[in-house]
Amino acid sequence: MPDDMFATIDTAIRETAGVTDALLAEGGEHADLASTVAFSLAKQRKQAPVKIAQDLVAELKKRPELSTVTIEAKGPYINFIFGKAYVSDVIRAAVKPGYGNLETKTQRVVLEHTSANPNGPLHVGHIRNSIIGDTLARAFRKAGYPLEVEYYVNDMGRQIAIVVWGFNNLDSTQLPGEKEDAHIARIYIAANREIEKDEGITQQVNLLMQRVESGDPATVEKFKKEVSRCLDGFRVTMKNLNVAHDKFVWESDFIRNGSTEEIIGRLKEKPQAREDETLYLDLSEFGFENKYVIRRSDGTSVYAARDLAFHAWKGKNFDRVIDVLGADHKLIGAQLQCTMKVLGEKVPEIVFFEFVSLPEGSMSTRAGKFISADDLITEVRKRAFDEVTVRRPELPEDERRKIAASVGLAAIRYDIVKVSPEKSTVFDWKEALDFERQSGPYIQYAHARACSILEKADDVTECFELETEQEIALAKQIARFPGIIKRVVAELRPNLLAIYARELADTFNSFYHFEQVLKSEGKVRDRRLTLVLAVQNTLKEALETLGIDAIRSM
RNA sequence: GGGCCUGUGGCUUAGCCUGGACAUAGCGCCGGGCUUCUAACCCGGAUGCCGGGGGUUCGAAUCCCCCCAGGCCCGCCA
Repeated sequence: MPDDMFATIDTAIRETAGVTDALLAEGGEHADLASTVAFSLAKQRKQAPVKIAQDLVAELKKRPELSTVTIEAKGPYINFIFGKAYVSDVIRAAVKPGYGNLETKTQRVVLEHTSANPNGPLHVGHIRNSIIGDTLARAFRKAGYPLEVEYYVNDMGRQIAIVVWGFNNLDSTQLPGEKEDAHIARIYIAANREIEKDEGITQQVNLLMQRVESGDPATVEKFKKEVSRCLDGFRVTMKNLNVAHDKFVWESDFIRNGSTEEIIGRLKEKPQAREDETLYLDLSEFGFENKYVIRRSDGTSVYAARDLAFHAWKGKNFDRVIDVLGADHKLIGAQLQCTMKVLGEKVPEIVFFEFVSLPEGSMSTRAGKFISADDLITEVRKRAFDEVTVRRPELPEDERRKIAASVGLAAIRYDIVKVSPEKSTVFDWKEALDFERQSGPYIQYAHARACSILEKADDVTECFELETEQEIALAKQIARFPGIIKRVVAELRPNLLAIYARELADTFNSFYHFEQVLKSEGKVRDRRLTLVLAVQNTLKEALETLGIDAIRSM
């Protein structure tokens, strides 16, 4: 609903009842908005809530600014139902391209997501990060924010050193047709097996890490080569998932440009700094009991130090810094935020998501226990192609493949984004391959159905005067969209959009089965076609914000 | 041992931050609907001590405390 409507009613209640909080909220099935202010006034006025509600309604009805709103007392509740003029305005806005776009902002936002270690392919856990992040990114752009999306490339960690050791010491020939990231995983897994057998290898790995930090050209080159190859693999996977980054930022750059040393220097001056063999921060005054190590005894920096430099850099270039991270990063994320505050730097906001596990236990790249995103994409597309072939046998094969790719993508993205990030999940093939209710394809189908009607209608004479209960219900569902976008970016909860899109599809499907569009005549036909156009446009905008193709036929 | 997250019909899940009108939907189950705009659909039905126990409140799935269960974290890894 438009904010001004909320604000108008909110103010009216506060003035009429003489309260500071109108207790105004969405009225669900009862009303567009409802207030429970009568409850809270009962004690003070020594009157029954029902009586207070009745009295307030009588007063509110006198206000000219509420003349188009139906106001009624239902027991102690005060219900507000918007008039037809409101519904007309909504549809008028919703038929225009870009419906749901909010006003342009000047606040610059940087969003980091995925940032998986380049030691093996993206698996179904990593892409939860990608999909949450990419959906947030799309929502931020829709909400009018200038946005940069970054991938932080961890190119100098122990895992990468292990990969490089493997390429140096093991048979590392790439198999025919083997994707780069899968190749790297194979060598990484094999190298880890060798390390388990021979502890001496760890020394060689440490040596590699020291060399890369000191900038030894040959070692740096080797690290860069394998990391780049892995990222090439990631790019293919992410493209298939409709996930995009504006910039890949390399961790090692923050060593080479001196900013890590600079941050370490500043940290040394802080009262929380402690130096013995290592340099670490004592953050116990903020509730962190463990040491926050910044530099190893051999003089090399740790991930935390480079991460601080990276975030300081982001804070200088952007007004709002957001990271999407797995729940295993909660502690270090909180320590990072705390340290940034100590340094007087901008504190990043962090969206955490809980783990995706397999029925047999948690995933592990090192142990080779994971389902890769590439395998998931292949399977889902195959299943989608079979489905399309059954439903549309008359279409040429390349057409069916195209639809299957879009349907498969929708199934994967929706399946992941619909769940609240704070919920841990167990990967389930049956659910991933389900194209029915509460799925991405279900919403695509509703959109394609609307497109089909519009196609057959030839011309649409716009008419915004809605009448029936089904029409009004659908229009009010459409009206919620801009508010949903606003909430997604304010609360950093992309699943709200997923739920909304499904509810809009539900409402449209009901409308479709109860109200004839093409077969009605005159004004009725005009207004219903206009409504279908509004739904189609809103579904399209919502799907695209979810990173799902709004295909016109399926 | 400590910290964080989660616990809602057989299964999955919304709502929880910002307390309010019969707790949201899907899968599965039972029954109905394709000579009708795309049935990847729609309509109806059964299924809930909202993990357990206390507390705050006129009112608690929602806020507070305790307990139980599961996940994650507590490294000179990232």
